[in-house]
Amino acid sequence: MITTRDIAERLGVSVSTVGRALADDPRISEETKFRVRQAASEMGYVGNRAARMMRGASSNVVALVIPDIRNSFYSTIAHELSKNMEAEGFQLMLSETDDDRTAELRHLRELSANRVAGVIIVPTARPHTESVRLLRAMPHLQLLRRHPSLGSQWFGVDDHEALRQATAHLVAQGHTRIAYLGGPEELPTGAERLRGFRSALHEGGLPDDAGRAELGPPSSVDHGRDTVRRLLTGRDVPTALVLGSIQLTLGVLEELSQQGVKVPQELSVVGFGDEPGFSWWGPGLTTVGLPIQEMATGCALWMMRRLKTKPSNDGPYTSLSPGSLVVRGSTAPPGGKAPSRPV
Amino acid sequence: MITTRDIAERLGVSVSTVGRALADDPRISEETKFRVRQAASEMGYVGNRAARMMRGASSNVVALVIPDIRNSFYSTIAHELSKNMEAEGFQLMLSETDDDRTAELRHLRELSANRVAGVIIVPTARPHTESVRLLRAMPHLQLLRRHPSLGSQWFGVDDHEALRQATAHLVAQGHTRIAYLGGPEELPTGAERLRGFRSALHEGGLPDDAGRAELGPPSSVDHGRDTVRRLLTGRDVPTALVLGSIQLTLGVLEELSQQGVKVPQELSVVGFGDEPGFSWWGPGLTTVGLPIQEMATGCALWMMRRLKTKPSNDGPYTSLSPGSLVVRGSTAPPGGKAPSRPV
DNA sequence: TGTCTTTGTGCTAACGTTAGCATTGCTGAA
DNA sequence: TTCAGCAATGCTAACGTTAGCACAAAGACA
Repeated sequence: MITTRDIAERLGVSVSTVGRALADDPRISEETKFRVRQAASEMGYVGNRAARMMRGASSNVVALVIPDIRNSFYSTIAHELSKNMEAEGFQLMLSETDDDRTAELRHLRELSANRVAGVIIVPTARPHTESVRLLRAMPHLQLLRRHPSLGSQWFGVDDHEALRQATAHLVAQGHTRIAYLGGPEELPTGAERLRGFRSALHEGGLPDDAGRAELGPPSSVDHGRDTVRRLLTGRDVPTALVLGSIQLTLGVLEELSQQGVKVPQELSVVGFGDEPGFSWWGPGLTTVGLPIQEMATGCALWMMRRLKTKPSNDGPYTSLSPGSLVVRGSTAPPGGKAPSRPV
Repeated sequence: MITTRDIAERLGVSVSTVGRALADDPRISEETKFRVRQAASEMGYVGNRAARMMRGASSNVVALVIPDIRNSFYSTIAHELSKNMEAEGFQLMLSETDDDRTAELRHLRELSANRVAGVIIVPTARPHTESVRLLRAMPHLQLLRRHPSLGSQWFGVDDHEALRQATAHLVAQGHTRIAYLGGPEELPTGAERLRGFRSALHEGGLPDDAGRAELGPPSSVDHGRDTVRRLLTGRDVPTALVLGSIQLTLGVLEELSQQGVKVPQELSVVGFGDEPGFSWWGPGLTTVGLPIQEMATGCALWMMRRLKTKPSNDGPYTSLSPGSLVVRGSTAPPGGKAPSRPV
């Protein structure tokens, strides 16, 4: 690997001169600068950031710690972050936890050892104490989920309101046996969405047993498939179903298609997120659209500002993005007809 | 930030002792090792990889350079790579080029400055000369697309065969006006897929003008949408359509759904890739399934071996994964009835 | 002519870690 | 007693870059 020293020796100048020439130091004559740049280019010199970091410069890498990049929710975020950060000269590091706190810890240790400039994390349900300590030691922000013991900036969607809206839509159509399929309560998002579901039932004046909640791993397509199968074959089959995660929605849609369940005649469905395919599924899926891009851009901007300006964060403590209900054909009054829409 | 020196001072030993204790050097007494580890843990010491790299150690970061992580094709690859590499203690860096060679170059410069251990790249159509030079200077492999001037290891799918199969399926059903919608010929994958399309027509004994190729940006959903709209409203409307990229397929499916085109009665469609949603689209999409996981795992393993063992690569120069046609309901003889399958 | 400033460059130390080569104190053999 | 041999640890240099200070040459001014 070519170093400033190699260039210096070739030109018969000192390493300082080379370094300064490359940094465009005004004290160096234009002629020397030109010769240095020329040589650097010819020799294929590429500065060593590790060495620069040793001199106190900070890394230009920001890490994104998420459960699973295959989830299009997260890949959208990754893309948006990457795009915004590249403009500022930052690179993106990707760490997948698979919702496993030990994997999360392993990654945070690595990121810490690599001295990444910042971390954007979707925390697992209950991070290890060491994870919390590591995070506290670096600029970071939480995405979607918020872990209380990290008192840091948080960007999320209004989960409570999203599920309240989704459920209220079904209640308004007269459903009285509504099932909710979502993530576990130990996840902050899971708890909020469940609360939103319950709120809507309550506001609609429905009895407690009108709603039925099935909680489980939120990022498992298979779990969605299995649960909806169980729901439909068991007793007391609901007339409507609200979903509380994208992956669960994907599983449910697949299973319903496969079983040939008539939607919305036999079952009304409200999905979560708005993925490609949701619009062409059956009669079109009514779903809660999420402002993923806006949220990701917000994150990126906040992090960039945080990393550029030394002083403590002056931004708002949290940033809540609202979801919005996209009404398509998968919801109708219980036992109602299919909507007049070509399939 | 805590350094070995801080620990050394606190324990009244030398930095060497601390360093060796942490590296589990057999020359250090068990008691000292214990005290050092204890102190390190208490003080929250995290080794500085930048410093280690200066001493000749290599980075533990492998970069993935792709057009767009939102393309589920690439997010699957990223996931698979990440999973396989984490087991070996490597981290994944993500660089998106958006198929822009200048962005590609910017990223490669950064990766080079960061001294990443290796690069896995889906090259743009015509990388800059400097990009090629930079890549040559680091362990790397090409994914999907192969740029000739990099004589490096390549992992790809058998694009020619994939499109040959897809098209042959339509030819066998008697179609004689088949359109192909794919990426530009300047992309190696684009050229191969187009060649596969033409091969199938030729083998089927069809005249040259039976096939019609519409080439354009392969990762643009919108382009898929627009082109299919144009195809259907123009004169000489084809009876069958073969797609040559996932994103184009997504666009086409959306447009066909929206326009209410009857598939396969009015138009037979063969997609590319097998995304969630393809199975429940209309009558079920006949498509070319790609062995993404296997390919990604192959990449990861090759790269890991390459990075662990110093000597030159002894693996095969290329690794071709076959696609496989998944036949569902979106294809039928021209003017034929819908298949007997519940929608 | 002597001193002061300016311009351009060199020297050196420092960042945190590691590896080679001392150094110390001890045990056991000659 | 003397010294080899060993265990445990210390000292120092080096990795590539940068910043502070020093320094030489040349022009400016009295």
